[in-house]
Amino acid sequence: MKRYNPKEIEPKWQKKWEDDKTYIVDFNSEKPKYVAFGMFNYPSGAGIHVGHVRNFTIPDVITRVKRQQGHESYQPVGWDSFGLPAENYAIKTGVAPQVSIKQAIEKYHEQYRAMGWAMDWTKEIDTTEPEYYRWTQWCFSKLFENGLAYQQESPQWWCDQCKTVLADEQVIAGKCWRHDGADDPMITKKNLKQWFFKITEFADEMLDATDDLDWTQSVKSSQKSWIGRSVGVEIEFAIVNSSSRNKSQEARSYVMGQKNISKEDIEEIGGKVEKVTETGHLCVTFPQEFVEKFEELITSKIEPGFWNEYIGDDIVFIFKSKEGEVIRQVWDPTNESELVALCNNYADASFTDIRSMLAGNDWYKDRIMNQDQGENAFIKVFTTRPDTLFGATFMVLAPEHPMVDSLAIESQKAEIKTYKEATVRKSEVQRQQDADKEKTGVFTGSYAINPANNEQIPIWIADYVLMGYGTGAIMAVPAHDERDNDFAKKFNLPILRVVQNDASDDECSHDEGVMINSGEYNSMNSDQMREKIVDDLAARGVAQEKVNYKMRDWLISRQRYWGAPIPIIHCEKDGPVLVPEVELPVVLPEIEDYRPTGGNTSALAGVESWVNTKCPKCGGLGRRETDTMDGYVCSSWYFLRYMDPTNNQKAWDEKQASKWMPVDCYNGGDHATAHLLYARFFNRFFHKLGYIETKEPFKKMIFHGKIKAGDGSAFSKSKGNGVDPLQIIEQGYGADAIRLYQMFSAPLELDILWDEQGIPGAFRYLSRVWTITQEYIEANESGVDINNSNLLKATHVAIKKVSEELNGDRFNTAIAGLMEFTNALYKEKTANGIQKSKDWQFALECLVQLLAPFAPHITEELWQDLGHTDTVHVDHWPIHDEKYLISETVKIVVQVNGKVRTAIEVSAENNEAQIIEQAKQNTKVAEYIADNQIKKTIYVPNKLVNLVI
RNA sequence: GGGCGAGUGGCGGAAUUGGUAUACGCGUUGGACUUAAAAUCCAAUGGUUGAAUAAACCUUGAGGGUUCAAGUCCCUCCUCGCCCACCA
Repeated sequence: MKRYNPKEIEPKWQKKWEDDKTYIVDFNSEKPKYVAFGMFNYPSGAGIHVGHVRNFTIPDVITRVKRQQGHESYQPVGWDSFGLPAENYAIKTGVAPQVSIKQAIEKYHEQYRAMGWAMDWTKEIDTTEPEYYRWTQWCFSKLFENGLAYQQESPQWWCDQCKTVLADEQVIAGKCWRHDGADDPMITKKNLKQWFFKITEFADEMLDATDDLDWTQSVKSSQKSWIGRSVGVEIEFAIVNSSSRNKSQEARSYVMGQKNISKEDIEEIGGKVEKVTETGHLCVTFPQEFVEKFEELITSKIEPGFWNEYIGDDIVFIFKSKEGEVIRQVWDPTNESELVALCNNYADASFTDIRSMLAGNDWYKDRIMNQDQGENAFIKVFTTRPDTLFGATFMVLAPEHPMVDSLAIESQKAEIKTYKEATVRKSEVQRQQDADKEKTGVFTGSYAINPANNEQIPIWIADYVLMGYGTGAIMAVPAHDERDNDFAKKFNLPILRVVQNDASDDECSHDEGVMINSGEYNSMNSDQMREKIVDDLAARGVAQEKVNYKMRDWLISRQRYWGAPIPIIHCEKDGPVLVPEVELPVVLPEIEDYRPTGGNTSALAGVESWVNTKCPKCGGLGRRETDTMDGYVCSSWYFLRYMDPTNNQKAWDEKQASKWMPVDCYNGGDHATAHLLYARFFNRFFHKLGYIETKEPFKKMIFHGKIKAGDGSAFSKSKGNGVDPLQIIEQGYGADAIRLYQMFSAPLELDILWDEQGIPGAFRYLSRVWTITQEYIEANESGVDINNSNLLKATHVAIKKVSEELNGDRFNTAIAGLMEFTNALYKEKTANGIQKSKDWQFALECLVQLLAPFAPHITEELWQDLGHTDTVHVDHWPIHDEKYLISETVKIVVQVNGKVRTAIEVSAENNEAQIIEQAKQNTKVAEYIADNQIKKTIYVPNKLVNLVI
């Protein structure tokens, strides 16, 4: 008999499939499409270990089932190959990442093929190929053109080991995502000008859409908590006793963004130049009556550029388009995107440049930014609990809050200054880790008025209030918020209870209840009051509903060489200018020394010949942006490229991609927040622009558990404890056994602890399938071909069971069903022997077809042995027939008083009364009933009878 | 601290959503085959009492409840995992 030898048959079939193009997808196929794949890999020098195998076997099984069921199944493959390991390797050895990555990919090719994964290798992509990152740069351009890519100087997370900044999503418990071990240091903050993508623009719609996704629940809740929406109110608290400043309502103040208006021009029409800034901009005031003249002057002299002017509470920017149209735009600090887009199109500097220039201008700050310091000065707070407003007995501002200095009265100034400095020195991470420590803070000396009861309440500063969330100021309700409670106790501030509930009087409780100490609102329920008081405050103009998000914009610039260059040229005159699409890609220059330049820039900054170029707008001197893009940018759209991977005219064709999107099933075991949020953001952005029909990229998402070493520790490249699948194949167990073991040992979402016995166990099962099939092939003709009802029933039960379990992605129970089926075949063999017959042939063919997605090689061999010349992997899936599942008898469990006493075999034709009668007649049951009266009888059809005595 | 999820044999894990708890596999034990071993095949395998393939009782983290009937539903508590975390 032919022996089962995976070492022989696996390479044979891999070659055959490749020659026959079995898994090559026809994008124009008439068949229904099905796309599934696991998150693509970073190709490191170490290759994959068994932990990675699960990630690609899952979609392999899913696409194989669909292919067998008549779909055009597509399992694409690619490489996420930008990133630090290749660059660090280059720094160490001098080998260019362009070269080392290609070498690493070679090894991966060998491993992937050996696993029998049905990937379409003709559509392979690599994010570091200029033909790929050309389109990554195009994505950047689209975001930039739409005001969703912008530069801003602000304190950013900085990893000293990576020598680059990090996005919020890449910070894990205060450490870098690549360096989060116990020995690794905490990351710090550096003040840098960086590129951001405005992902917050999509926060709301992504959050709303999350619930409807067919994704692993834990990932959905991670996404939701990361976006972190809280719906609340902004309330204004008036400041008492603040020195009122001279804010001339009659005059207007301007900062001139344009330099072609002279001092004389201004004075001629009655204005006064108050100051010339360091950057050469004029600061001007005008009496109200000359404003019209001034506007005329602006309109006549304006070139593409900008002004800003101050009128009442608004700051208005004025632009002129190339066509000569004058555009006025009021600055709304909560929605800057329109202004950003206008700046990008018309202004001689980006919006962030303008903002930072203005922020550094004392005259402007005094006139405009501190406008709130007048008689009507107020502090805005954000709260989700306006119902507790009467209990707000003090206010707390973040130490960085812009109003702190002006609120500090003379006697408190020194202490405030010391505290502010101490806060700055502490990184935000430290501040968060101090959470359980004692609260600290300083009184400003000023008071605000609680708009609910007109009480004067003290204004403090404390580092437990964060400038980055809400308004950077809170109303403190010590009776109902634990943090405020701690603070009040520490500094002896009053605690006023306003919600009565089960909590005791000195307890801090945030539960709902009945209002007390709340004036006209007393005896209302807190949730009722919440709505009422917001309406009342809004009517007085001191409150407005507001939604806040924890998620911040995505910081994408990296000070490293090995990434996609940001397609921007900085020009002194035109500011940051996009590299025109026809000039993409901006190719990474080949260099000798990969070390970051030591400042806050990448090695690219040292390549003068590359950096110095022409400004695409004015033709003058320009310098290329030397930051590269976060690797996550490349992976935010690769699924779209998969749908049209060889297009050299576009990133993807809208029609073709829309036909193949969304990804029917995506899976991975990592990146539950960052990558998936970014990918959703990109997809939604391109949907909005009309480049893709679907809003969401991934219809279904399976977040599978990890495969860990037997002691529960993680397999890792650095520890070198991961087993190379090639090694197991070399031992003779074969890829099929590895695949089967991993799919069988636990449900997909659960972690698997690597069990040495698992592979031999799976191999044993495959051998059983092999053996019984070979025995059948060598069996004698029976001569008679009568129906074997045992075989037929077992076969149809198996088809039904395995199909159902696969449909629900319950691979472990699907395989259990296959094993039961196989055991039934052995039982039949032991009982009646094995002969050539159509029922045996059918049973074995079904077994092979149902097992094929898990073990593609052995099944292909057996399929051939059973007499077929085509492949089992395309269009071969059995369908069960209910008529074979019907039994003549039914097993009924008989309970007495709810306890199982026996089971009886009854005819399926019997009705309820007959079955109950048979149950009572049963000798064993009769013994239990004895002389007792039966009080109640429960009958569950086809299942059980329960006699209650 | 908050949110979500989970606790079932020696182990990984099943259980049609309230109806025979422990499917399937690993491990272990016995038998067949073999000079012997491996491999393979057959069988047994939750616990306690018991000579027993008799019988009974107990058993799904702990305790209580609903129900004819609870691993499954409700309440209280314990433990573990993941995510978020001074986010107002």
